[in-house]
Amino acid sequence: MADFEERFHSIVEKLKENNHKITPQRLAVAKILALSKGHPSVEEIYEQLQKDFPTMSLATVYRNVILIKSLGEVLELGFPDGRNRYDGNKPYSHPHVVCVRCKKILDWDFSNLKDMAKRITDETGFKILSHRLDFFGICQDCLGKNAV
Amino acid sequence: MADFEERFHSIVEKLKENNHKITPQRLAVAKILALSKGHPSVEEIYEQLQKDFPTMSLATVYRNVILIKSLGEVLELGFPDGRNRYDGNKPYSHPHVVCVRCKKILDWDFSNLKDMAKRITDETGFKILSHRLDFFGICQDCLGKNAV
DNA sequence: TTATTATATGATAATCATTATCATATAGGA
DNA sequence: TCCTATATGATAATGATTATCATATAATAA
Repeated sequence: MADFEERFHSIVEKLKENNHKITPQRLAVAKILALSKGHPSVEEIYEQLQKDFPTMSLATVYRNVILIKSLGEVLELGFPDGRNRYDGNKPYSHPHVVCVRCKKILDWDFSNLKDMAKRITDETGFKILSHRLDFFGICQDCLGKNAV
Repeated sequence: MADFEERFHSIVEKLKENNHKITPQRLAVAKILALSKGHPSVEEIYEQLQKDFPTMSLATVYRNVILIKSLGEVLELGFPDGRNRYDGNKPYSHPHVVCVRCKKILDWDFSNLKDMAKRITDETGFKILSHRLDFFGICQDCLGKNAV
């Protein structure tokens, strides 16, 4: 099973397990989240759905993204300015590299953060649930367009 | 010079260097940011100022926090839900440990992130400007109050 | 297959942090 | 002390997100 199919299947299973109804709109949002490589915002998901679901409400997209997030099947990335971004492809905590100019977000695999979490628990008593590691910078595309 | 005095001095110097007027309100905001250990929100700064500056506008607090941030003298921490939090005591990128229940934020010193930034530049071409590493969990106080 | 009912949707209003506006006040130099 | 650019206070506007509510529909049972 391809990666995105596995993710899609996993999201749908979670929805069923928790007795949420399977609607076309819900499936459509789940599919986009499962496919998401570019870390879309709710607005972007909404726009992508306009073609197939021209009557879908923005509120429905919000509701379903939040629902799927509550099931642990999508990772939410918030920023001080602008919109939240979502990763349904890798719903667990992981590092990112963010272009502050074009808002591109790349995944950046890297481990040994678990060791750090353990150290924190030992030293502060915090029960660590998740983490977030983001590097902010300017991507190669943007550097090319406009010298810094 | 005590740590907070040094920070306060540094902020005021930056303001002067950039030809910003030194007003009592501005100094008061700078002072709170320089002293900040608890990572206050704008609202919290505003409340702290009510005693000494009962007529100060919330907008003035926002304006000055943003101004000081634009001078690189305060670190802004955004979260998907709720308010931005500010660190004027350590205005550079550094890890945090965040309690998702009471919103307490602790600093967590840790280095070797620079090596990681260099690796990212080598492999993706990003020019890294800053980073953010946050661990989210439940603090000891909150764990005590209410078993998890 | 149809009826039933809890839940989902669409449309839109409300919320909340943040930002913009604008008349008035004031810091800092002349 | 005067002058002027900038800062402040009060408040409206914005933009993302959340809540509301009437209507529609998925899922279950008859």
